[in-house]
Amino acid sequence: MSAVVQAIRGMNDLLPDDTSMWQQVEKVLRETVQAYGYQEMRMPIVEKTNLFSRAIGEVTDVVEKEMYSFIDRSGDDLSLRPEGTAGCVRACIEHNLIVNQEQRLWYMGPMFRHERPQKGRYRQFHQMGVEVFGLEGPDVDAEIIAMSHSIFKKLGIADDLQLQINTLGNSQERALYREKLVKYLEEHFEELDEDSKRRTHTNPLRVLDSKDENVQRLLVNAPKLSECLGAETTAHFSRLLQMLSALGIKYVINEKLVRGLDYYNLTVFEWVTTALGAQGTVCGGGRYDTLVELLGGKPTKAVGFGLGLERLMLLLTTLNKISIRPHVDVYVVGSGENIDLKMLQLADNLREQLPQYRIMTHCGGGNFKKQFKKADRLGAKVAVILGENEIANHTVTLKDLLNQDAPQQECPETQVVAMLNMLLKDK
RNA sequence: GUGGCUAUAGUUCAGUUGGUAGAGCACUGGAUUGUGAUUCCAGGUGUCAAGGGUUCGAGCCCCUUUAGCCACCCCA
Repeated sequence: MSAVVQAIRGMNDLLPDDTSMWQQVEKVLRETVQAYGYQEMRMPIVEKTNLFSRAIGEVTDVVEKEMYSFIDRSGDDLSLRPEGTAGCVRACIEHNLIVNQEQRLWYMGPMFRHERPQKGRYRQFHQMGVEVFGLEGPDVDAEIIAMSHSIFKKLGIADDLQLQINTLGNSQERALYREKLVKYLEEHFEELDEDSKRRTHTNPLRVLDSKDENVQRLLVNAPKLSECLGAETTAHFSRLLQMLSALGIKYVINEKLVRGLDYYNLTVFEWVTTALGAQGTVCGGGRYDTLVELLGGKPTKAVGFGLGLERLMLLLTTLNKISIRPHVDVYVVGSGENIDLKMLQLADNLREQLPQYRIMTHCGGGNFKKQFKKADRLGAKVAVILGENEIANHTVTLKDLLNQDAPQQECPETQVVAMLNMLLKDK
């Protein structure tokens, strides 16, 4: 309660109950990306500031006012990464991973944005990201969307998320549309709200997803991006939609989905939920075919997505799809003279021979009632009992804690491992 | 960054025009010195977010700060 030392605003501690659930989710994420043959990348958390301003776009909010930037001791302008794609692309260029070859990569870790914190939006948050380089077809777009879908299926929330999808066309098509849209917006400039007025000249496509009702009414008659798209773009998009249907993935085309980072082109998508208020986007991504070249690499097609782990966790807990798991399988209890030493020895021996189980020794003494209560609270499945009788008989008693009626078994020391293994096998 | 709401025990929350804190759950010990549930008994574990002000007296009123939440903004 003392306010002397507090965590930084918007940066959270994950406590044991939290990490219990995070680890379950991280396991699903790792298993899924590995099932698709993707390889892990680990990039630094700090990069040169200009990497992000070049990659994400000078006039985006992320770069303009949300980065944790500082000058380090040697005078370099550095920033905590606000997202993962820029650093991943930089690393791939720097180590020649994408010259004449394709890469399918993933990463996971903390990102930093100085925004006003809210539920589902934090200053240090975590993303799992996927990036594919050197493949230009809609097949790989479909693959990563299917991968995200697979994650949600495994976590039991696929029905609670809606896939919204759109195509932004290539840069010529977008430039043409931008011109038309700006012209239209300027004709109705006085009807726009303040934010939309500002964006008309900085980032006009963002006016499309404005929440202002008047603006949305006005947009009904505005030029449509789809009217500016050429045959190639249309073919890419319709083929992608076909593939999604074939994979049994439902989608909603959202022509106003534009996304805030400048590097996207062609395919863009978001997985959104209504269960998290204003922070409903759990996963978002798309194609960024020009970014590698923009950052000094050989022109390389690319597509990827970012998945917000806090939002994912929030959704899972809100929908009761995840719970805290016990962190102990076996609890060693004991009573008698010098029993503490024997308990430690026994537990060590068991851990060596049964490394797959989590074995905890009761410390701090107390009567059996107290010790069993503790075992129960911890969710242990089996109690290993060492008492005076057992010491005298060179035995150990095993008790099945999940089945109250099961008789406990006293077995010779030499058979403990085998018996324990049998008891735990099906639990 | 803008506007608004909130902050009392581990937790969810009461707390009367201002009279120095209380309930449920949880937790600890005991009834039961070789055994988990239930029951019963006992225990309040608190700098009332922090700092300042008004007052004889502040959890309550005023100011500042901090943090959380809601919407905007933005995005994961």
